[in-house]
Amino acid sequence: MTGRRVERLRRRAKYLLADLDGGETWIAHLGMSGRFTVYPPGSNAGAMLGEFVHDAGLDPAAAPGLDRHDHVLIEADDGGRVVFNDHRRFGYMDLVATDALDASRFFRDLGPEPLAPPLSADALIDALAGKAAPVKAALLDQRVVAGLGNIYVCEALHRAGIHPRRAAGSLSKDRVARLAAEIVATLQEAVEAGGSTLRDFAGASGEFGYFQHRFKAYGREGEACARPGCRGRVARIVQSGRSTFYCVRCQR
DNA sequence: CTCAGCCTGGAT
DNA sequence: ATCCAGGCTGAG
Repeated sequence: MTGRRVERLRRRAKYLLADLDGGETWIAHLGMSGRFTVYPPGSNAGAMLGEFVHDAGLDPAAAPGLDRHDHVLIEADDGGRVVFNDHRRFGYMDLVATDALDASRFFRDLGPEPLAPPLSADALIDALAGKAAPVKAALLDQRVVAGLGNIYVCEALHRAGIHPRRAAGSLSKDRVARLAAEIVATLQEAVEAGGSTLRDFAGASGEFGYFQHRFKAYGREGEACARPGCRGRVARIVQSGRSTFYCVRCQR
């Protein structure tokens, strides 16, 4: 990528994209714990990282300003730096011809974006029709809707009053329409709150998200349901190997 | 479709 | 020591 110019930054599903001159796109996925941090030109941290960049023989653990899980450093010609840190190393990157992105293994099978434009009732009805899988598993499937993760699926199902084990194709159109609306509302509110910081999420300037304080179901095992008037409790079950949190009373 | 596995670290 | 974690993929 040396010498290339970033012409545009964008996102598709959970992938971050940087279109470069020369017709290629740098694609990055944060996995579970990946994190980009931007150090503006002249910041001290950036200067220390620069010493490391120019002295590749250093032991990373001994490099000043470098964390042991910093894996990728990008230096811009204005002195700004971007660091990719990922302690679990589930994140990954690739360089793909921009006009081949849609056909790439990353994008090929992705479903519609949930926010741009807002997921419609009809689109979700179509996507879930005939599916025997639990609705929780269906929503985590990126082929159905692109970009939903475990937290936001739990939250959207709670808000829609839908039991996570319900077969996706067995829900009435009205209930799926409600679900589509709650998915959109949940994501919009989460974005507005800067995302959810559980342990290591942070924005590119190091800022935390605050949506975790508004979780109604996720991580609330044993607590009283947050829905006004509901006397149920939040239970935790495992579906597709992942934790699901739901209210045993108001989610049906 | 479900699940183990990919990694490391934090909480219990 | 054991379980858990925001995701994805290949294998069964």
